[in-house]
Amino acid sequence: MTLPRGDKARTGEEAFLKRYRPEDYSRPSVTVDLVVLTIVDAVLRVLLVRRREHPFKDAWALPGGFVRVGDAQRDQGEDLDAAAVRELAEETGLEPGQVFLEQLYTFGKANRDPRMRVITVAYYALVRPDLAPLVRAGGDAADVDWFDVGSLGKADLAFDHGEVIARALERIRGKLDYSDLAFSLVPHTFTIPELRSVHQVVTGIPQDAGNFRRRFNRMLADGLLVKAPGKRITASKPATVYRFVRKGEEP
Amino acid sequence: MTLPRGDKARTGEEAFLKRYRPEDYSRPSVTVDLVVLTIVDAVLRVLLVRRREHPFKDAWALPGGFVRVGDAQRDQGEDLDAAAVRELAEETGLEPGQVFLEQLYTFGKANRDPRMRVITVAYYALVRPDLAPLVRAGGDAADVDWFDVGSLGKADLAFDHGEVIARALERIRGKLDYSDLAFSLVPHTFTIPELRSVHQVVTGIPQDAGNFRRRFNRMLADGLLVKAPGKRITASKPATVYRFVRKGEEP
DNA sequence: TAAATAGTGTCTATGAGACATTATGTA
DNA sequence: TACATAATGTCTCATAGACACTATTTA
Repeated sequence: MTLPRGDKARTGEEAFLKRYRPEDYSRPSVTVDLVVLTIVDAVLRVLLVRRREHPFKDAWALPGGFVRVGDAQRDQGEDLDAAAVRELAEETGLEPGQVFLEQLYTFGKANRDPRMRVITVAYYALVRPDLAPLVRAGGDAADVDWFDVGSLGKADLAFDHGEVIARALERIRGKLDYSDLAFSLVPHTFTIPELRSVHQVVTGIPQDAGNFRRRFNRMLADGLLVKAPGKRITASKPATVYRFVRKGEEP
Repeated sequence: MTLPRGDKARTGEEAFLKRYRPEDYSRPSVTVDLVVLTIVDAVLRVLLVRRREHPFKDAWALPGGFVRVGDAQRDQGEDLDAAAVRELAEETGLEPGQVFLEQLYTFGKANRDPRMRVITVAYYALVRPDLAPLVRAGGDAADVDWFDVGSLGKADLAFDHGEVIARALERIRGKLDYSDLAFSLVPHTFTIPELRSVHQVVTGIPQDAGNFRRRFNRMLADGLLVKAPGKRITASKPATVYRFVRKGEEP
């Protein structure tokens, strides 16, 4: 079963493209919205910004904005992922590499924005707790803040952003056990109890200290973790500090 | 920490909406593309259609089309999911309820379509093998066909559709073990060896017959499966026929 | 009765969960 | 030294993987 790519058939494609009129089709607006999460004081928090304009003026909303699509065949604008990275930088000052960023889901019900048809591609980002305090410095403190996801009612948020957050939580809860996500929610160096706390805060399920440590030790044996210098200030025995080693990386 | 939804602040929202001009922002085209999968003759197959127009004229591509977005605030068009359902019906004649359909991922690199900026929201659908033969009847037989996913080179396909298919495969392989997906790839009634074959065809990993049966028997004990009437035509001992019971459903 | 496949049983290794116990650093 | 928490160890149970063996239906 061969698939003729049809190189011959492409004759005339250039001419076709010149004739093509994008205006012949009506088009929606497309935005990127970000669910930026962190853990501070053992609470899972999401970054929200207060809207300055209608609709939902003065309500809290996810940071986000329009995808730049250019205005010609020669300039088609920015990649979707690039738009997410740009919005993240604009709204938080965080660079990719500092945070985990992944596409989440695309929300496209009609009338989710009363102005016009808007389809939003949601991304979620995980921010280490030591970087979280830097975020507010970027914007006006009154207009951007971290909120406890546990005490957010869906009705509190603009648009369908409550749904978006709910889906982000579902995603990270599902991936936490079999992925590296948890390492994006602790400082660059961390202790086993700290990592255990991340699991408890995200899932809400208490983790047995001993059993958690056992799983952790397997990662250590696999070389995914190495001991790191430094110790925590504590009123009792301080825990050993570790550092995560990405696959293929050398310690 | 309370979130003032700002009902007072919404005063003036109506007036604002009237003044709003969507044309002030440039907008991309948005399409829905479908990765329609089935298993026939122990081969995982994807439905492709031959393009009649430039670009990629005569190349094979995923079925899909533009999302209807309406042209006014009062008519914002169809939901994204509805667009997927509509395209599925148009291109295959299949109705929701007959197939499993789920959003996959949104592809939005610049220049993925040479005509203009197009962002596509990909969905994937799983079709039972007994329904698969009906699909071609809908379209022109020369222009729509099922292709073995194992012998598709990415370069054979229009746009970035090779990538889209690859991601769909990744998704179903990841979900097969801990979800009900497999039941969407067998007929309404099925045998244990048939179900085992689905796993082998999708993952490419051989499954021990005895161990597979053991897991299956747990589902039986949990009431997720019931025996069904009928038997297969076979040259040796015919297997017991079962039927899947969705959660909450009565057998 | 032979061939082929359905279906059962067994042994071992591994990991999860519950929980008791020991070790160690700080105030 | 007392306290708090880190760290280790042990028991049981559920499940996965490998594989031998039995049962049943058809040609």
